[in-house]
Amino acid sequence: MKQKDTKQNILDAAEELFAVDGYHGTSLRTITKKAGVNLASVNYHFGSKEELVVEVLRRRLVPLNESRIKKLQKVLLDEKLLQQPVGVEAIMRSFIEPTLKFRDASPGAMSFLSLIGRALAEPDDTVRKKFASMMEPVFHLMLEGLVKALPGYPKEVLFWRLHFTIGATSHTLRCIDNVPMDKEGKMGTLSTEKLVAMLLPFVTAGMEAPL
Amino acid sequence: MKQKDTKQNILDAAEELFAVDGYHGTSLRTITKKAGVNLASVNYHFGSKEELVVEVLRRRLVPLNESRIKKLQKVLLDEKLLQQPVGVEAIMRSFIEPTLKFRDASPGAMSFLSLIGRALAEPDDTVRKKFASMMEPVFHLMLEGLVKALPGYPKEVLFWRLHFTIGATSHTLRCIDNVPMDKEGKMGTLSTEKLVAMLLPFVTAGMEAPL
DNA sequence: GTCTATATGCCGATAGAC
DNA sequence: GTCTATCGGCATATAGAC
Repeated sequence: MKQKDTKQNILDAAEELFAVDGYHGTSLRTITKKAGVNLASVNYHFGSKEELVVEVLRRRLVPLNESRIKKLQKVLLDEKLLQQPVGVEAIMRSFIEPTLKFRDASPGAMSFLSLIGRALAEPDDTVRKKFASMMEPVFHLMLEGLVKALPGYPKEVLFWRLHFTIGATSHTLRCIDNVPMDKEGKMGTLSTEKLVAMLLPFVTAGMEAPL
Repeated sequence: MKQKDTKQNILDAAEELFAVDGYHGTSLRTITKKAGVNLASVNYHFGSKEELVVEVLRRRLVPLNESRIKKLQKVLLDEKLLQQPVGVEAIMRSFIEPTLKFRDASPGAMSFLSLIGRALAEPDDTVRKKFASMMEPVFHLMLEGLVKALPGYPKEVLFWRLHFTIGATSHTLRCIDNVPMDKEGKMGTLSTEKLVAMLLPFVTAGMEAPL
């Protein structure tokens, strides 16, 4: 059972460090030192630094996205059964709320939230594209729902508004424990629940903005 | 006049490379090679890589922010003279529109837009904080205007909504020529003007969302 | 002011003992 | 599976010739 511990320790350490310093800014030496394992073990267990970061992303992102998709499909199904138009807020909630529950569920998730916030901004092509491909099914389903929820809105407009939503969300996750640009009074940290209560009306209203 | 050319060439090359590969992902070797100058000249003219990136940011950000502030002050002044409440859209426009005009004005600005989009997401503390300090006066003035434009809205709410606006904007700038996550059809590049026409209603509606 | 040459150190990755 | 030792390369920064 030593193998599993080693792999797990590496993933945990890498998750935290990538979240803070980014992919390029984190070295395998720092990761293995923090994990208390040997430098060579990363290459043994994962093959390369790149495959490691992909695994760090996948470990939490796949279940999270499954939860998002499940919630979204339920929303879209309810709409069909009740014969009423889909609520935009319900769709946006199905994207944002699982993030909150996900955080409460696992202990190391806080830094992972920063990490997924950072992943989209990562300059490295391979990492960003891998991340994008993991997120693609969620966005596709959301866009589909939004097209139904907002008839008369061109799909291109909804696509860009979804794009803005992703930007607002990922920026928030990235800065979740370090909000910059507060000269007076320091806004400090907000509980994730309150933060969703802030974010949800903003993106919903933005999505429903008149053409 | 050789000095000025060398400095200028370094700044131009660095701007473009930082925009694409980020701060950590760009080496002084790559910069000096692209600029056609000697490796040592960066340290001679700027002192260090860090001071170089700060100068790259400052060169364009200071005039851009002056333009933003000027526009914003005009909006706030008009409101005083005309005795009418400030329009939220006008405030948001004063932030977003100068970016567009700035792009049309200077040739290398396209990559700079990606760069300022990336600067906020940069893991490096020093770079990000320097950038934040350059942006602070703009955000302070915007928040001031928004408090007046939206009486009854708690300042904390407006602060966070401004934060979301920054996220949406910077994410868009970062991806301005490389929009990800488009499975079908490829949304392709949008002209900056059209992009502002998309972004402005979104953030305005988000800012005015009911409590 | 601009160059070459180099100091010094960390990087990711691997070979080979155990 | 895990270790030590090390390879080859590139990083930033500087010293000193011109």
